[in-house]
Amino acid sequence: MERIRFQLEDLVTKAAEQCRSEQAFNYSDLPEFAIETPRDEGHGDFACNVAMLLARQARMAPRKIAEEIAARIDVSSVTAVENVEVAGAGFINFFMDDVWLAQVPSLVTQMDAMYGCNPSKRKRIQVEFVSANPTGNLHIGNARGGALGDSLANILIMDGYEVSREFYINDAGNQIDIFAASLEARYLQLLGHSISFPENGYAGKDVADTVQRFIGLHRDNLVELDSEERRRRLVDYALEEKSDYMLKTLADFGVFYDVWFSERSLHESGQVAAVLNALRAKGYLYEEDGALWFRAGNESDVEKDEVVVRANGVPTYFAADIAYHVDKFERGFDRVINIWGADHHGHVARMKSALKAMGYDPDNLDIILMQLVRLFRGTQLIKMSKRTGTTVALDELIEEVGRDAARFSFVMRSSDSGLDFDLQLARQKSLENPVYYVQYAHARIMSIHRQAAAAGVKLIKPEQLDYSVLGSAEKELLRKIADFPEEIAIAARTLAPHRIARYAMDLATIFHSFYNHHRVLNDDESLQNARLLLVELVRITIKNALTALGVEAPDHM
RNA sequence: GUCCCCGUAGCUCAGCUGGAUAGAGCAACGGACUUCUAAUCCGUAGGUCGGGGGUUCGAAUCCCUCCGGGGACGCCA
Repeated sequence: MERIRFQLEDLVTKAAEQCRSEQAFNYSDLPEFAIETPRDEGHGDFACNVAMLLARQARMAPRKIAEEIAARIDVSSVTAVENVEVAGAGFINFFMDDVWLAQVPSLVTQMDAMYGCNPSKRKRIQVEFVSANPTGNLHIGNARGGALGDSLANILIMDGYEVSREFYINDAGNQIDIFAASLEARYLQLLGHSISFPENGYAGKDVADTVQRFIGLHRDNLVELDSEERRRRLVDYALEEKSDYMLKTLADFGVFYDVWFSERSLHESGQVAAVLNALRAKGYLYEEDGALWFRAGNESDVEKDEVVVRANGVPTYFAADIAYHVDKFERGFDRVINIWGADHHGHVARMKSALKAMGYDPDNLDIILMQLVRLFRGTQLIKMSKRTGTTVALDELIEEVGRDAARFSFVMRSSDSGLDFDLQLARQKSLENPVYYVQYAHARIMSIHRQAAAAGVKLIKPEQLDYSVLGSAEKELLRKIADFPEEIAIAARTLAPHRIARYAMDLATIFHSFYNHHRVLNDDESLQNARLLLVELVRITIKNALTALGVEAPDHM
C-alpha cells in the first residue's frame, strides 16, 4: 500500500511543478505534504493537503490551488486511480479503482503470520523494561511495564527493527544492604535468637518465607559466622530465588527476555569506576560536603546536580546507571528505549545530561514514563506496600484475572494516562472486557471455517477471488485490513502499543457488524468463496494484532 | 516553589507529524436469535474538547497563561 502513496505523492509533485512552469501560481519550495487516509469514505481513499500548505507562498486561495493542481494530475499514469476531486478547504481527494484493494488478499495470505510487518530498517534497538528490585515480588506497576515493554518490542520487530529485550537487576546498592540485614534478622529470629528487626527492613511474609526455605536447606550453619559473611550468603540465596521467581512469573505473563543484566557486575567489572574517572577527567565532577557530585546544572532543563559517590565512598545508583547506559551504547544499539515509572521522571534529564557528558547523543535514548497504576477491587482501592507485602502481586493477578485480560487491560491505554485496574471488572467475562470482544471475533471465524470444512467447502486462493461480488461491507473490511502495516509503523514510531489494541477492537467491530448482516456460508458459490477468503484475512490480521500484544487468539470460546 | 502526566458525552477512554461534520465502550432508552457462537448486532439520546489569549487558510492537537486532579523533587532505587 505504501507504493501507492509514493505514486500519488509523485503525481501531485509533478502537477504542482507544472502549475509553476505554466504560471498558474508560484512558489519557491514545495512544502512537505501528506497523502493521508480520510476518516470519511466520501472523501475518497486518499487525500492530499498540499494546496493548503501552498496557500501562503502562492498567495492564492487553497481551493483554487487545489483545482489548478487537480486539473494537471495525469490519472492515466497510475492505473489504480479512478477519479480525482477537490473538496472542502482545498483537499485533493483520490478515489481508487478496485485494483489496489484487490492486492490485499494475496498480500495477506502470502505473508500470513508475518502480515503487518514492514521492511527491515537495519537498526538495532534495545528495550529495557520492568527491571524491578529483586527484593520483593512483581507488583501491578511492574505488570503494566511488562505488558507495555513486551508489546512494544513485538511491534518494533514487526516494523523492521532488530530488538533486544533486557531486564536490569538492581542487585547492588543501599536497598540490597537493607535487604541483607532484614534476611539476617529474620534468620536469627526464626532460629530463636532475640534480635531486633531493622527499622526500614523488608518485613513482608515473602522475605520470611525465603529465609524459612534457606533454613530448610542449610539449618543453623550461619549462626556462628560473622555478620558480613552471614549476610552475603543469605542475600546470594535470596537474590537467586527472587530472580528465578520473577523470571518464571514474567514467563507466565508471556514476557521473555534476551538479556538479564546485573547491576552488581558493573561494580565488579570496574565499569562504574571507569565512568567516574572519565567524567572527572572531563571536569564534570566536583566535591561538596564530602560527596562527589555530577555537574548536570549546565543544561537548562536539569534542576539539580546529583551525587555519584556518597561521603562514605559508596557509588550511588545513578553512578551505576550512567555506566549501565554507556555499556548499552557500547554494545552497538542504534537506539535505547527505557520504560520507567512516572515517579522516576526527575532522573530523565540527568541521565541524558550524563550521557551527553560521556560523548553519546542523548536523543538516541528514549524514556517512556509510564503513569502509575492504582489497583481496585470494585470501588475499594488496594494500597500498595512493598514492606508489608499487602499488595496483589503479578502472579496472583495472572491467577485471578488471567493473562490475556490482564495484558490487554494494561496495553489498551496510553502509557501517558494513569490506569485504574479493577480486579472485579477484569475477571468478568463480559462486555466490560474488550479483550473478549476481539477474541470472540477470532473464535467466530474459526467456527465458520469448521462449518465450511464439514460441508466440504474449501478456501479459495486469492487469485481465484471474484472481486465483483464484494459489496461495501466487504470492502470496508479489506480497507481496514490494508491499514494494518501502517498502524504498526505508527505504533512503532510513536512508541504506542495501545494503538494496536485500538486497531484490533476497531477491526473486530467491523467484522461483528459484517457477521450480523451477511452470511458467509450461503447458496451463492462465488459469493461464499469470496466471503470465506475475506474472513480468513480478518482472522489472520486479528491474530497478528493480538500476538503483538501477547494475547491468545482462541479457536473456541 | 520547580519539573512531569492528565483534564474530550453521566462514567472509562481514543483522536497519528495541526485537516473536512470530534469518535468508541459502559450506563440510559427502543429493537434483532427456528439461520455460520446473542461474549454479537441495529437504532435513539448525550459535547462551550477545563477557562482565556496567541500562531495558522484551518486548533481537541502547537505556543503562552490561569484553574483543577495525580505524581516527583533523598548522600533511596
